[in-house]
Amino acid sequence: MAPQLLGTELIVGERRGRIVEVEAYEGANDEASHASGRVTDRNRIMFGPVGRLYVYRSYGIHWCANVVAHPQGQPGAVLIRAIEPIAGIDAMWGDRPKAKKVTDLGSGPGKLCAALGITGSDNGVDLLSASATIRLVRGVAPVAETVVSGPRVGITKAMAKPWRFAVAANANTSRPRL
DNA sequence: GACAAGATTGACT
DNA sequence: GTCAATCTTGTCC
Repeated sequence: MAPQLLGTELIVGERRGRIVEVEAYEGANDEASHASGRVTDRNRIMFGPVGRLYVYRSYGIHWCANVVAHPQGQPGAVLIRAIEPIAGIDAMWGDRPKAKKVTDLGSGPGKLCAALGITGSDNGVDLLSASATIRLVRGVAPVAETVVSGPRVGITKAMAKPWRFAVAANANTSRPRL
């Protein structure tokens, strides 16, 4: 499901971005996942229905967004690591004045949340509902582009799983490049 | 109730 | 390349 998410678009009000990099996180057999243990206050969204937004605070500073990918009761989510800005770019600059280039606006999990205006208060939103403030819609699938996979970033457990997927040669992906 | 660690980023050398 | 900022969560006493 993670690689299939590449190319889909995330829409928040006027802002729109194309997902170009993701990472998959599973449940009990994935030590690096927030849902590797039992249900807690934080990870309960990961155990819920597919298509919900799971937002968590990273390093006490940033927000990171995930899309729940497994049926209710089976934890699993896909972390959105990078987006390619498509619309509402002026608004994104407003929330990320430090970005030097357009490709810096969403080239990282914490960055894209800031650029799109996603915060902890959006945790649990149904991304597939037409009336939701944050939506996920079908976009341009990376057919002609190469999808590459590799080890996930920033984790200290389960390093062997090559569950990071990105659109190769896309300038908006995060570092280190695959 | 206390404490260690973290799915990161940006500034500085 | 190195390093600090910053605070929530989960685990242990």
